[in-house]
Amino acid sequence: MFVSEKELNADLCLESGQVFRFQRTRDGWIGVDGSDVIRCKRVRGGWEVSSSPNASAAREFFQLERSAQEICKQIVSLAGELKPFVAKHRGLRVLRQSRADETLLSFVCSVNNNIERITRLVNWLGGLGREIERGLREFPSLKRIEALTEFELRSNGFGYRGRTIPAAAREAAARGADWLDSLRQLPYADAHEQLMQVPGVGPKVADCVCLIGLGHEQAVPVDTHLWNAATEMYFPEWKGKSVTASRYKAVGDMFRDKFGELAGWAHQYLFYDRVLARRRRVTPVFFSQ
DNA sequence: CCCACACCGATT
DNA sequence: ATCGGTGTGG
Repeated sequence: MFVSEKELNADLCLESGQVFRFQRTRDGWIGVDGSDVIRCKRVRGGWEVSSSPNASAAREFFQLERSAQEICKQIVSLAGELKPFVAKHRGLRVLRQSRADETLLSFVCSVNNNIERITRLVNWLGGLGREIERGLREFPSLKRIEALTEFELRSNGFGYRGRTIPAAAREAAARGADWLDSLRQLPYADAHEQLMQVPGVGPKVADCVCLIGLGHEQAVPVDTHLWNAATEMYFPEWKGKSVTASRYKAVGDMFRDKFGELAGWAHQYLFYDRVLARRRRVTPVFFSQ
């Protein structure tokens, strides 16, 4: 299906640290969600998006039944100060991964880590899954990841996450095959609280899983980028201070009060703007001499 | 409730 | 040397 660039920018969606296993192709992107292969091809004025074998998979993954333009309009009407951020990143959307276990393990990999290395680690885990077609695999089961040894993971560059990854998979699996999926039916706060009981999962990782894996769009993952942005804009008295549990909650609650169900979307534009600003700073080719 | 520190590898 | 979430201990 064709999607206008006003509604979708696949580059932003797939490079913004929401999912880690999509690869660039000559004319776009290819990757897996659940058991479906998703393709995005850049065309005049937008993107040609498709998925197989399930043709509706791409629509669900990118949440294409929702209008990003409408969502942005609502965000700006609730907080005019965000207008420059949504304008700058048109087509950035909150994704919805169908496998919450992939989201969980991906964000356990993300702890104390940068997008490049997270990508490498998550793709290493992905290499253990069933191959759908050449080079494209389902994410492995919790049981498969539970069986990995800390030594094996450490030897493959996971560092101390080599301990938390199998531990998190074991705990999630022990809670029952449909435990993670059942969190979709709970209120956001209850799902968040249960996720926090998994080893290696703190408030930030729990919010990433809520937002991208479970569809709880009140979730606001507060990482250092969002913390810096939010303290500058809304909590100047906390600027330069560290994130404590109560400050973490206060930032999220402020977004939820202001934006309700769109808190997670609002956070995404502010978050990605800081990620970009940082990437630019790290590539000074032009400016050095 | 807040702070300080360890954890590991990437980057400077 | 600094940076980054979680877990632990003061």
